[in-house]
Amino acid sequence: MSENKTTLTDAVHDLLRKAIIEQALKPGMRLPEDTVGEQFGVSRTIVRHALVRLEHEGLVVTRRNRGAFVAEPSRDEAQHVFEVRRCLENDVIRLLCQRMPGSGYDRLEAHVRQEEAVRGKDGPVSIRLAGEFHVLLAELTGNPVLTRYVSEVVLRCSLIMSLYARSHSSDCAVDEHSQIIAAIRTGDAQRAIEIMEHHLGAVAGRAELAAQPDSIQSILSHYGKELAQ
Amino acid sequence: MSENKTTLTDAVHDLLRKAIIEQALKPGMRLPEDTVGEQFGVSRTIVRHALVRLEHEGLVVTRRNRGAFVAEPSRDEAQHVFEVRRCLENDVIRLLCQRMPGSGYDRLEAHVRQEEAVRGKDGPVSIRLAGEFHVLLAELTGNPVLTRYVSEVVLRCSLIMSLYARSHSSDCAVDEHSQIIAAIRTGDAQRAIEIMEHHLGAVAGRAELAAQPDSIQSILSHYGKELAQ
DNA sequence: CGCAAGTAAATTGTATCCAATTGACTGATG
DNA sequence: CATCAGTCAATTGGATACAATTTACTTGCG
Repeated sequence: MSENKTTLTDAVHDLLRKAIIEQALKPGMRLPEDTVGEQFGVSRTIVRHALVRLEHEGLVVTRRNRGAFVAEPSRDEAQHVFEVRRCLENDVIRLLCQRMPGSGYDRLEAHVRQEEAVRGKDGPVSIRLAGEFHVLLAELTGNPVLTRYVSEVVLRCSLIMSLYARSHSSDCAVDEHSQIIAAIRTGDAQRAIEIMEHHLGAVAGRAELAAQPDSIQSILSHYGKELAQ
Repeated sequence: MSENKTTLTDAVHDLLRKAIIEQALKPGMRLPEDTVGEQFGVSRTIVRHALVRLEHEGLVVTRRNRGAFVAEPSRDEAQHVFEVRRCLENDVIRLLCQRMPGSGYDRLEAHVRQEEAVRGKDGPVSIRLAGEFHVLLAELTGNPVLTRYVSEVVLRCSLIMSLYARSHSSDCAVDEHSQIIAAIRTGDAQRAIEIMEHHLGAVAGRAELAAQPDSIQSILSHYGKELAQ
C-alpha cells in the first residue's frame, strides 16, 4: 500500500487518463506509442503498458497492428455503460443506508460545499468534482472493489458526455447531490434510489443517447455479417 | 471484433488465468517473468503484458521490484469481492426479469443439463461450469459491460474458494440454478434475488470467511501506521 | 478515367540488452 | 548473542533494436 512509490507507467497512465476526460485528447484521436512516448520523454514500453491499462478501463480501444485510439463509444455502448452505472450506484446507496461510516456525512457535505464554490463555471474543475462526488459515495461503502468499478464507469460516462452532450452544465446536479445525501440520512433507500435514478437520467438525457441515428456499423450490423467473410 | 486474430499476449493471458482458477498455480505462488516466459516459449515482454492484465483482474498482485504473485486475498478482500458479486448478480436478475431474450431460457436450461451431466464429479470441469452459469446469466442481459464485471468477480470468487473453502462440492448448486431460472421465468425479481442471495450465501459460507482470524496486517492495521515512516 | 496490383513508409508486435532496486548472506561490533 | 552495515546474486524497470503487419500511394492496364 504505502510502500508503492509511483512508477513511470503509473504517471503516464494517470496523465493520459486525465487528458482524455478533460477532452484534451478527443474521442477517436490516435495515440501512437512513440509520439506519446517522446512527448512525455519515456520509451514506447511505458506508453504501451499505460495503454493496456487504459484499454481495460474502456477509455482507449486498440486495433491490432493499427494502434490505440481514444475510445469513441457508440450510443449502444454508452447506454450499456450508463445502465451499469445506475445499477452500481443504486447498490452503493443500499449499502450506505445500512452502514454509513461516522465521518461520512461530514465528508459528503464538505464535497458539496466545494462543488457550490465553483457553481456556474463549466470548466474541467466542475466536471471533475461532479464525478468525484459519486466516487466518494462509493468509497464510503468501505468496499474498494465496488469503488473501483464505480470509478471506471464514472470516468467512462465523462468520456461519453464529452462525445454526445451539448453542455456539461451541472447547475442542478449540485442540488441533487444534496438531496441524495439527505435521503440516505433518513435511511430511505428507495427514495434515495429514485433521486439517483432521476439524477443519472438527467445526465444521460443530456447526452441525447436515443435521439440521433447511431453509428454506421451499428446500423449496418442489422443487415447481416455474411460479407465479413 | 471478428478481425482480432489472437495475439501472443492474449494466449499467455488466457493460459495463466486458466492455470490460476484451476489451482495449478496456487495463491501466493511467485510468477517470475522469465520463468513463465521460457515455459511458454515467449519473451518477458509478453509475460509482462499478460501480468499487467491479470493484476487488473485481481488475480495477481505485483509488488514493486519484487515481481508478480498469484493473488492471496485476505478475508476482508474476499468479503468485498463477494459483496460486489451479490450486488451485480442481483442487478442481472432485475434486468432479466424485465427483458429476457427469446432464446434465453433454452440456453440456460441447456447449461443446467450440462451441469447435471457432471454432477458428483468435483473436477475442474464442474467448477468451471458452475461459474459459467452466472456469466451466462449476465450475458443474457445483452450488456457487455455488466458481463465483464460479473466475469471478473466470478473468477475472483473461484480463486477465493480455492483458498478458503474446504470443498468445492456444488451438488446443491445445480438445483439452485434451476430454481433461479424458474423464479426469473415468473418475473418475480424479489424471489429470484432471495434464491440468489441464498445461493451465494451458501457458496460464501463454505469459505468460512468470518470464522477464522483475519490476516496479520488486517489486525495490525488497527494499531496505527506510525512506524511505516 | 476507374480499378487493381504492387511497392514503400509508418506503426505495432516481439525480442534482447542495460540499469536500478531488492533480499539474502556474511561478517563485524556493541 | 543480537543487531547492524556492507556486499552480492537475482529479478524487475525501462530502453533499444529487429521483424511483421497494415496503410497509403503509385503505377500500370483495361
